[in-house]
Amino acid sequence: MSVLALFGPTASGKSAVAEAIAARIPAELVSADAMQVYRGLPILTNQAPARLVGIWPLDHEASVGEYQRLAHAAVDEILAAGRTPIVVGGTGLYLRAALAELELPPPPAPGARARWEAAYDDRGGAVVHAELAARDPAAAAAVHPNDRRRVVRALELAEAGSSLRPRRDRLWTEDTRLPTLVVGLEVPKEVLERRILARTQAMFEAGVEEEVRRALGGAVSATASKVMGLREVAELPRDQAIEALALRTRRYAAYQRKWLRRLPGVVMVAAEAPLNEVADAILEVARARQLLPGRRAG
RNA sequence: GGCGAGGUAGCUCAGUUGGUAGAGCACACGGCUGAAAACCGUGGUGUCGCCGGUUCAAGUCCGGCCCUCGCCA
Repeated sequence: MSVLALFGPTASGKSAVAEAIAARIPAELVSADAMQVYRGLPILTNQAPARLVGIWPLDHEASVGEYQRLAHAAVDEILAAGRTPIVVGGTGLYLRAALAELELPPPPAPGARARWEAAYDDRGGAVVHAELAARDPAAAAAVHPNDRRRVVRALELAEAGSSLRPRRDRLWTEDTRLPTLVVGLEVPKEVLERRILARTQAMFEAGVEEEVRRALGGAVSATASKVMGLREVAELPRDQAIEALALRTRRYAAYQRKWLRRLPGVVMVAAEAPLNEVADAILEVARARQLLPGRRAG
């Protein structure tokens, strides 16, 4: 009853490694990616088959809370079927939500967000932040007055008798719901940058422009509109769009490396070796930690 | 060759009547708990094309040279 988790930057080869592992043991993949949850942008969001990929239409507002419930359910289902869940991530917050029991506070009460946003804009961030400090000092201390989004969120929660600060902070800890091996995939920066550029060019050959045009023909939620490249592909000439998207993806990869540094207890594996060796190395660590049954002869 | 515009941070550029430089992006580091491919904070990384002149003081004014772009030959 244990879980395998793979985390790495874009183009580090997470999916291929996960699939290689799934070819060796009874396993199923679960995606921990905030954008692959959407249906309608398979090329742009680089989707590969896994649970929780393409589950929401583009007009759906995403949230970690909803994702967390679905992820836990998927993991439990896979375990109940006698297989090993392999959580493959992209997004640090989503990976932690899939693995741990984060105490996520409730969604905003109807109207509360718009009201506090208006208060922030009318009265100014400093004033509204001071009000937060009076209602919820711990939350105020964790949030900068310029961080409109978080000040608003913290006020929504304080008003509802909740708090932005959880009773137990499990976000960047080793705490997990189930025994878990978290593996981080490492690829040299130059290799990653080459792959990102190649991957971006390949997206255009695969028809992202058409995909994006179709997607923007319908309603797109605020969260889905943040998909990297959506705007660039729609608005820029092809060569500029490729350059801009590759740049943003490189920046995102740096951001993902940051998450990797924050994940305690992560086992780093060099992902440049042949796929078979990487998969075997990961399984070996899992067996050594008794997270998987040992190899049986015959 | 002539005329015009320009050469300032990795890139695009700003820089008042002279007071030894600053924005955006990039980059680096950090924060983050129902928006995380989001949001926020901190950091200047520089032979101001080169050489000389004027001046207490030159990115800024003067002279010469080099380079880039455009137009005309």
